[in-house]
Order: sequence, then C-alpha cells, then structure tokens
Amino acid sequence: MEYRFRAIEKKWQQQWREKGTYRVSNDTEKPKCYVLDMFPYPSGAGLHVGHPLGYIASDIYARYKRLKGFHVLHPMGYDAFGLPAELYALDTGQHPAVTTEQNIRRYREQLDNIGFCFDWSREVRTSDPSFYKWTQWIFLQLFNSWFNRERQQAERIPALVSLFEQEGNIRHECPGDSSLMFSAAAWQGYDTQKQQEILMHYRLAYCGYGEVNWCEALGTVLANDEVVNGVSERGGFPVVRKQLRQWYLRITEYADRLLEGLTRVDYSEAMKDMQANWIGRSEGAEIRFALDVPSAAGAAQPYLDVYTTRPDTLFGVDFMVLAPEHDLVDTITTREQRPDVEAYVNYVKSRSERERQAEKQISGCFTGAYALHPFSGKKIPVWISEYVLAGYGTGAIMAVPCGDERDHRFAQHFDIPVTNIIGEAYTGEAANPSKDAILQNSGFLDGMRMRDAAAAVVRRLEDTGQGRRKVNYKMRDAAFSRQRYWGEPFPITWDNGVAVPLDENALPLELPHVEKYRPGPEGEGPLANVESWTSRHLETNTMPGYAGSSWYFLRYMDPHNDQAFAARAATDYWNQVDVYVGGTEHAVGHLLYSRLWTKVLYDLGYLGFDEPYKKLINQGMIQGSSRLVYRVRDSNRFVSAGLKDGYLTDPLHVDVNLVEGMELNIEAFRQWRPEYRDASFILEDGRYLCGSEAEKMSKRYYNVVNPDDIVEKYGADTFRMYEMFLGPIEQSKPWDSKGIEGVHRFLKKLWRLFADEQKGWIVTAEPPSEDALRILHKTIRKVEEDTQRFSYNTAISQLMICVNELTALDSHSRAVLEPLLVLLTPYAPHICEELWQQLGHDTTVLDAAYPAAEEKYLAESTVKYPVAINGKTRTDMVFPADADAAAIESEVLQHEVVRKWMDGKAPKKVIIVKGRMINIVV
RNA sequence: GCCCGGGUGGUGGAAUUGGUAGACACGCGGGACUUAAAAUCCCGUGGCCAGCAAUGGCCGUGCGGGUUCAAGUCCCGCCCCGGGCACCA
Repeated sequence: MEYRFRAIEKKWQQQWREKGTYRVSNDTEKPKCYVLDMFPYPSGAGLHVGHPLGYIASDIYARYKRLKGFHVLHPMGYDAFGLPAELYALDTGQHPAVTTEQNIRRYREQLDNIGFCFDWSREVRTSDPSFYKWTQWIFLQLFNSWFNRERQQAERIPALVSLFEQEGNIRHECPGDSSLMFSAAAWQGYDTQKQQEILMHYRLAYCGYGEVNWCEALGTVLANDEVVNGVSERGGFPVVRKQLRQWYLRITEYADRLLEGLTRVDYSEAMKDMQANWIGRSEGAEIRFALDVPSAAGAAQPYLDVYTTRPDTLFGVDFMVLAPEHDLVDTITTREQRPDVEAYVNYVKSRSERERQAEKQISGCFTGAYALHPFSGKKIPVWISEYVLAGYGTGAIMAVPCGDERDHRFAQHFDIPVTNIIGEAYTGEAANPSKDAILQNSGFLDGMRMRDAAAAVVRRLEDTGQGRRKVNYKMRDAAFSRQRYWGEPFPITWDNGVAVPLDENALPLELPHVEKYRPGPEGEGPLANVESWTSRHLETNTMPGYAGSSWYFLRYMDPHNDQAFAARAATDYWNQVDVYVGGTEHAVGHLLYSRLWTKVLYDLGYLGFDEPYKKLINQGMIQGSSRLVYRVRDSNRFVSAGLKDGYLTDPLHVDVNLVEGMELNIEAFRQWRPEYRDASFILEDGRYLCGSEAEKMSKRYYNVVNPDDIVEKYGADTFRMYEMFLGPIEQSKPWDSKGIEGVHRFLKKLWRLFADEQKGWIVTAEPPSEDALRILHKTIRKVEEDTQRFSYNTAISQLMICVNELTALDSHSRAVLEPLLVLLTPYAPHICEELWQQLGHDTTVLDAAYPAAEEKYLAESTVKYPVAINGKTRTDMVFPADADAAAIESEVLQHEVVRKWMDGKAPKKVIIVKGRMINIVV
C-alpha cells in the first residue's frame, strides 16, 4: 500500500478529462469567481519550470473557490500570433500556422501533466479566424468612435459628424491637430475626402503619419513599450525613429480614465506606480511668447508656445529652447545663424536613438531669433537643442537655469548669464528646483512663495490671453500596425487615400495563405506581395501582438458565440476577472491596452464594467540555477570549485542535468560532448564540485529544467506544492531541486495516515481525540486564511505541521482525515482524489464543501505567558486560555519569582498582552 | 539621477503587523531498524561563555542613532541588492 503517484495521477487526469469535471456552464444562480492566467505565447522551446508558477497559483485559488461553493471560470488559451513564429518561418519556410499548432500541442501536453483544472472547452487562440473575427470587429468599433472630452467617454463617429454639421468643432478640440478649427458652414463646404481626413484626426483607431520606432532587423515598427534602451525588446536589434504611415490607438485620450481606474483596482502599489509613471501626468501651463522677428505689415505676430510645470519661475527665463525638429526652426533662424543651425540639425538627425540615450552631452545652437517675455517684454534668445523632445508638450521650453538642472548646465556650457529669482536659495553653482523659495526679481510676484505664485501667473496669463493651464502626459498614442504577416489583417480598404472600413458582416477578413514571408516594397508587410490582397486595395499592415490579448479574457466567457464577441448576459454574469495572475513584464503594455479596450467597450455599451481585472497578482520569475565547471586555461583539465583560486581558469556552463546538487557526474560529463571525452579532473574530497550562478532560464546556459522531468520523478502533486513552498509567489528565485524531497516526503507521510504497508487501509470510524481535533481546526483556520491571501508557502507549512502531529498522535480517524483532504485538495488534487475515493465516496472531492473551523478547538486550553520585569524575561506562567486580565495580574504579582525580582517595590504598570506576554514595569 | 521593493541561521524562508526571533523545509551531525543499501523513524542544529548535568548567562534580524516597559517590525541618517523610469521641461 505505498504511494504510487504515477498511477494515481494518470488515473485522475484521465477521469477528469473523460467526465469533463472542470467544464462550467453559463447558466447558474451560484456566485461566480473568474480566475485568469495570462495566456502564453506558445514558443518552440516548450515550458520550463518557471512558466507554471503562476498557473499553479491560480489553479490552487480556482479549486479553493470551487470548494467554497463558487462557480469558477478558469480558462486557458494561446496568444498565437506573433513575431517568433514568423521569424522561424523566414528561416525554415515552415508556415507559422503549422509551427504554432505544433507548439500548442506540446504546451498542452506539458500543462496536462501538472493537473490543472482548466475548462478546455473554452480554449481560445488569437490566430483562429473565429477569434480574430471579433478582434477585427472591436477594431472597427474603435475606428468608428471618438473621445468626447466633455463627457470623458467614447462615442460613435456619426454623433461627431452631426455635431460638426451643427456647430463645427468649437466645443471639441481636435486631438490629432489642436490648431484645426472650423465652423459648421466650413464643414458642410468640405468635400468627402477632407471630411474623412478630419474625422481620422478624431478616431480612436486612426491612421496617420508619425515618427515611429522602426526596427530594420525585424522589418517592422514597435510600440514604445517594446523598445528597451534604444533597442528592440525582442532580439535586441537597433531601433531608429522614422516617419511612416501607421495605425495608432488614441490611448492618450484615456489617460485620465486609466489613472482614475487605478484607484478602484487591487494591484500592487509597484504595479500602479509603473502604470502611473508611464502615463506621466503633469500639471502646468502653456505660455505664449511673442517672437521678436520682423513680420510683414498686417500679418499676425509670430509666436512660440512652451509648456512648463513651473509657471512661477516665469521671470527667471534666460533663454528658450526648441527641439531641433520643431516647425518654427526653419522660419525663425536668422541669415547669419543658418549655416550653424543646419549643421546642428543634420548632426542630430545622424544620431541614432541608441546614441542619443547612451551619450547625453550638452549640445545646441543659437537660432539668432529672440522671443519677448510676456510680462516684462525682455528679449530672450531662442536656441535649439536635442535635450528638448519634439514629442512632448509643445516641443519647446522656457529655460530657467537657476531652477532647473538641465537648463543650468546648458547655460554654463554656452556662457548664458543666469537670472537669479530666488536670492540665497541659488548659489550660482547649481540649480535649485525648490518650490519653497521666496521670489525676487519677479515683477508682480516678488515676495511670494513659489508654490503659491504658480496660480497667480496662470491667472494673469489667462486674463491677458498669453497662456493657459495645461495638463500633459508622457504617454503617447500606441502604434498599432506591424509590417508583418502573422497577425490580424485590418478590416480596411483604401479608396483614394481614404480608409474605408469593411462591413461587419464581411468579417472575418481571413489572412491569405502565403509561401514566402519576405517584406513587401517600401517598408510594407508581406501582404503587399499578395496579388489577391493588393488588387482589393486591402490594408497590408497587420495588427500587433497585443491586439488579441487586449480582449481575450472576454471571449472565454462565451467562446463559441458567432453573433457577438460575447453575449451581454455572459459578460454580465462573469463580469470582471476576480484574480488575474501573471508577470510584471506586461505592466505598461498588455495591461494598459486591455484596460483601454475594456473602457471603450464599456463606453459603447457592450460591457457593464470598465476595469477588466479586479485583482492582479504578479508572480515572480523562476531563474535558472546554472552550473559552472572551471577549465584550466589552455588545457582539458577541470578544477573543482573549491580549489579554482590556485589556477588560471575559464568558467564554462555545464548542463544542470549532469550535476547532482553541486557534484558533477564525471562520466556523464565526459559523454556529454566529444571534446570532454578525455578531460581530466582535479578533485576535492574525491568529488568534483561545480560553481553556480542564478541566470535567466535559457538553452544557452544549459540550465533549463523541464517540468515533465520533475513530474516524472516526483509526481505532479509534489511539483505543484514544491513550487508554491519555495517562497512567496511574487518573489523571484532561482530554481533549486534541493528541497523537493521534503515536499515529497510530506505526501508520503500523508499517505501513511491512510494506509499502512502491511495492514492496508487503516482509517477508523472512531471519534477523534481532542488533540487531533485541535490541530485540525487550527489548520483549517490557518490554511483558509493563507489560501485566501495567496500565502501558499505558509499554508503548506501548516499542512505539514498538521500531518506531522497527526502522525505523532497516531490518529487515523475518518472525522479528521476527511476535512484534511478537502483542505489539501487545491494543492495536491490527485492524491486527495485517490484517498477520497478510498474512503468510499463516489463523488469527487471537488464536490465536497470546504470545512469550517470550530471556535472551541481554536483556543488552546492553557496559554503560557512569559513574565518580564522591565522588559527582561524572568519566568513563564501558565493560565487558562480564557483567564481575564485582572485575575492574571493578581496571580502574577503573588508569584514567588516575581516578588523576589521586584524586591518589595510596587509595580508602576502591569501590561498584559492577550495570550502573549506579561510585562511588569517597576 | 528619480520612483518602488528588499537585506533575518550553512540554505529557501516564518514571525498573528510593536509582544518569547528563527515556524516549516532543505542541508548537516548523531542514533534506531537492516547482512548492506534504499526507504522510514527518533534526537540535535544561530553564535559565544559557564556547568558532569538538568540548566543558566550574554550577544544576535545590513550599519549608526532614536522612540518604547518591549523594535526584525515605528522614526532619523547611511551602506548594499533587486525591479521600473530615465533629458517628459
């Protein structure tokens, strides 16, 4: 009667599959719980032990909620469109659909091995036409919508058109071009093409020309969050800025809504900070400076708008700086300065994004032009410099060297005199960004605290029409097109430069089959090579990887619906995702985009909620633990780690599977690769010990551990529990098989509570002892609390304590063991099912109810209090658990040890912490 | 540079949020069973000091100060590690 985990796990996985144990319906009165994992991109490498970490965590929660009586939606699917499959296709000629299918099959096998409770009948794949039909459909909703700033919500384009017809765009500033203004009459006078052009500037999904992150090596544009340190996140290829026609999502319109929503969701503070910083809201003022350039008689005075968060420093402006790409540069540059300015602009253009970020030297050039201070009329020189970014604010700044470090460095570098408006707070050495100094040299602001002066300046500017309060965001609109094949086609045709949406009934617009994946002409995608595609004037770009993942969680609610992305009844029932588990790497990409899509669908009336995820759990990464051997330089001798300091060595990665703990299996190592066949070794204590290092789990470090191998050796239940026992889920840690034996031992010990090798099943019908009940109920309480708050490692510790104690008590009472099984089921479902069945139940343990802890067993009958005098512990005293403070106090003061230590003095204070501590202050 | 986390035994990590620091597990040491091994079980295991012993004392949560009867936990100032952002005016 031993614990035969392989047979047990196989049996139950098969049974769950055959009986459809985890299938959930949409029609029920039960309370719901939606537990979601970030679906994986099925890569060719398969799963390593790091991937299931989050899946195990969510699986435990899903099973726990089910035992608590909830109707649990716990689905899984695949983010199946994407670059790697296409790059692989370019190399090998294998169609991405084929390799993706293969990879999915492998993922599924590996996932099935671990015993998850996914409802596979709801599986989705973003590359499936029945799925991307609705991705395209949602795109059309975005295309046909605009953001009404007055109401702070998305509305349909026809509503905007009728507004234009009645009143032009007076009340609805154009988000794509704030200088655009027209009356109702003007609107009616525009031809269709012009009207469409204007509408494009309002649409939430729009096509425009813009500077994009172009990655030549990948042959496509990338969104801002896909560029890291000036190179592509995927592959690390150089990225340059380039003007291209692109599709965008107008996410900037939702900046405030996205910020506001963060206050209503349960994400970690770190995650909220990351999103808030990415959105980067700042409050300040836009200020208009007249330009001191000769203008033709009757023509309007030319001006320069700047954005500042510090209008209070307005009198400290010593120069202005434009981004080199700024529109005005060409018109204001004087004849004498033109050669220098042109040279500088060319220099800036020649610098790659990489160089710009790597070497931030001070550089710039005077344009020869001057602006006029709005209040003092002082002449202020206008410069250009690459430290001012074209894409933020107005692409121009007012420089206040005494208050801003960058401006100060610039002034020093170019010998521009600095005006001091904060007296002693400015030393002349460095800028002082304080907001608390008292203003001087500041006209009508003199004597005011800077903090208070800002509002006064803005008021004056607004009165005189020279500026206004302004909020700015760092976030830019999201680039939404890729020049690739393996993605969702846009449901758009082009008619003389006008984008025409396909009829909804024509969806899905299916991706045509191609044989070759090379890019099309002029930076266009592979679809531009497809005759049948271009002849219909279809858009040749495809959607980016994050399109499908922006809404997939909605499809799970009603995955087979071909009338809608999901029936409203289904989305109303399942509602928000209660718990979403995934890595932090999606903080500013996927998470932000899916929040945006949800808000738009909500605004348009398709959903009853506008935040997709109620609670977010970020699991840490499991790093690889690499093993290193030390080869003596220019030899084939290897020296053990402890002795390597005596030699000149080169560390080399060795396959972790050839190492047991730290000890190298020398024979296996010799077999591993031909060049090591004749290797010799310098041993310590007769063994060769390796070094180790925590690194990303990757083939090239030979440190990948496949979950299949662990499951084969110890079983899925052990694997699940061990991954959770390793530490808190949010924490990253290197994989280490060392402790897994302990968890395996625990399950064997559990098994022995039920079965004896000789005697067989030993569970009794006898009533349990008080002691057994006490440990059981304590365990129920603790495990439930810990499971609820995802503190799985401590829950498992408690389960171990419980099993240890029951073993020590030799307690085999059914009345204790049954509830214990229910507690343990979320963690180790296979063994629990088996034991449950052995106890004679004909239903699965998953239909059981989670046990409740009984108060009477939770209190210990007696409590040991340490008695301390002035903080020093002197003795222990034992009291009944329900003793009241007064009784304890009088008894303690009678105690002989206490009286001896107090030496006849009266206590100043007696502190009794319930069930903890007695402290007497003398 | 800025914004978040975090530093606890040989190791992974607990600590009811101010109440006996080191739960649980690994590892290690000792022992039992065994011809032997595996498996299993029991005991010990932060450091230093005293004692034959039961035991007792001192020190101890990155460093230095502080608040408190009581600090891993709170406050001030440093050091180090991890993550995010980075010329955003």
